[in-house]
Amino acid sequence: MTASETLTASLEDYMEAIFHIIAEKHAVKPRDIARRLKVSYASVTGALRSLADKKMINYTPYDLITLTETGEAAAKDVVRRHEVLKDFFVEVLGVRDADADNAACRMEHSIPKVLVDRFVKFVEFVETCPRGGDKWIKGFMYQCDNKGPQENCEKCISTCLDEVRGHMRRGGAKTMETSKLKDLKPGQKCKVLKVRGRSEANRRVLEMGVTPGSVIELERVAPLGDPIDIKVKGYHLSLRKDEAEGIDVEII
Amino acid sequence: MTASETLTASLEDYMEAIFHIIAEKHAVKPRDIARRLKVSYASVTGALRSLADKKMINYTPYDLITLTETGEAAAKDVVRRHEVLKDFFVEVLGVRDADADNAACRMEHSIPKVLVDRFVKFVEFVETCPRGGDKWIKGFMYQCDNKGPQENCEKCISTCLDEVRGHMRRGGAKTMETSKLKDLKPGQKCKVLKVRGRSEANRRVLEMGVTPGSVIELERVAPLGDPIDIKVKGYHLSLRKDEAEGIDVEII
DNA sequence: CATTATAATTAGTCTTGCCTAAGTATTTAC
DNA sequence: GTAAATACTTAGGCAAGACTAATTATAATG
Ligand SMILES: [Mn+2]
Ligand SMILES: [Mn+2]
Ligand SMILES: [Mn+2]
Ligand SMILES: [Mn+2]
Repeated sequence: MTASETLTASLEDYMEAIFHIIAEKHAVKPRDIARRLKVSYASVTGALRSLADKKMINYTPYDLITLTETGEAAAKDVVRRHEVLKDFFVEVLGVRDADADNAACRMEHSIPKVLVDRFVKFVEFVETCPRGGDKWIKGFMYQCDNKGPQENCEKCISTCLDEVRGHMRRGGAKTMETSKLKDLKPGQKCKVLKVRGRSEANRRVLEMGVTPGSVIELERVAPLGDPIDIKVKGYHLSLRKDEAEGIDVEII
Repeated sequence: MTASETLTASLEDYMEAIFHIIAEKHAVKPRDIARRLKVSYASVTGALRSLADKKMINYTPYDLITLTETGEAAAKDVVRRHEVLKDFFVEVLGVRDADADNAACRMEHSIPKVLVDRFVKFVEFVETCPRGGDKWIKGFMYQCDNKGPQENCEKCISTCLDEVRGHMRRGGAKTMETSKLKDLKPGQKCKVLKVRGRSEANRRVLEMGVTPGSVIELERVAPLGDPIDIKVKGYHLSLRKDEAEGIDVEII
């Protein structure tokens, strides 16, 4: 029982780095990790040994590095915390991408689970609530740039009035134009309306958090439309064509 | 030049503890710090030496501990980061007080200045913007409790309509009932409308961040109405009666 | 294939920050 | 005013996590 089951902030960063390198290069060597984290080779070797002790990676000297089952889960969890924080900083607080990324990677290690979930829900809420949304965040940005209470408050409110009226005329949040997930372009966001079918594929999709009401963002589509990379509740997810087929969405 | 000018997370926590103990007991002894941070006496002694090296505290063995000029500034800065984060977690995300406090005290050490400022502005925005505010946050809480998109969306929107109409009828954000700061009850929040006069006292107040548009919360009033403790932009501030006199506010 | 260049590991050092145990100072109690 | 209790410091140890320097393994090159 020499190994503890929780990772330190430093080791989490190593896991994160390994995860990302695997995602883009398939093979991981100490060199890549050292470059990415800006530490010496010696430090990497030390960290790798420590991670191997904790059963997070498969590591024998001079060999390729892979993640274990538990290691992959741990890495994904760190990445998620990073993404969730960054998302909030960029989408809601309007912080510059690089700053957000930096801050997220430092704060990701100390944020508890309850808060991660709240952040996810909050971003989702801001993006879907007819009282919040795009215009509302713009109002906040305006206030940030001009320090002091916003001058365009009236304009903002009348816009809100129009939008809210339109929303109610359409019958609340119930009726809206539905699209297929595959019709989205990379970068676009949508709200899930329905996940049709009850196949094994659909079950997996639902388990992953693609449930009615959740907001997902299309990250990229492979040349032939398969697979489709999306982000949902801070998780990256790769869907096969048939899995994406049965998902009805509303483009935001 | 044996001492560095930046504090580690651990030392920041010691500074925070010292600051709070001073605020409530006037004198600081290692015992108090050890109890508060749940560390051994030996650890406290070590930290105190380190902080003295860095010119943050005045410390000689067996003597009372006080903050230096720079130490007080550093301590206030940590406390502010803590408060700002906690405020957001409680007021906007609706996290339980103890959880929020815990998370804040772990994350406070890694949040950069730009983000702290953004958090302050965002909470202020949510609390003052007629499109945001109380009802809007309640909508979020509802969504949190019931996981899934909110059912009371229509009700929320019609409330919004009413509020926004009322707001416009009153002539936008311009005209509203003004009160004096001293009329507030502890716990109440208000938005600063005007800081009258240009005396030395007023200058100090403005410098501290009590500027038109900012949101302040009354923490407590001493028996004779002097001094008045308030919280503004994450800072705690103690105002004398004459300083509070010239501040016009709108109760939120 | 031998040589050189690069990558990786090992060995050893340093700092931070915690601990326990032991010794010293101060306070409290009688 | 001495004895006992409590508070505080010192000494020494340990783990994490970085580093440099030296050594060894692998890859590249002619
Ligand atoms: Mn990260
Ligand atoms: Mn990180
Ligand atoms: Mn704190
Ligand atoms: Mn802290």
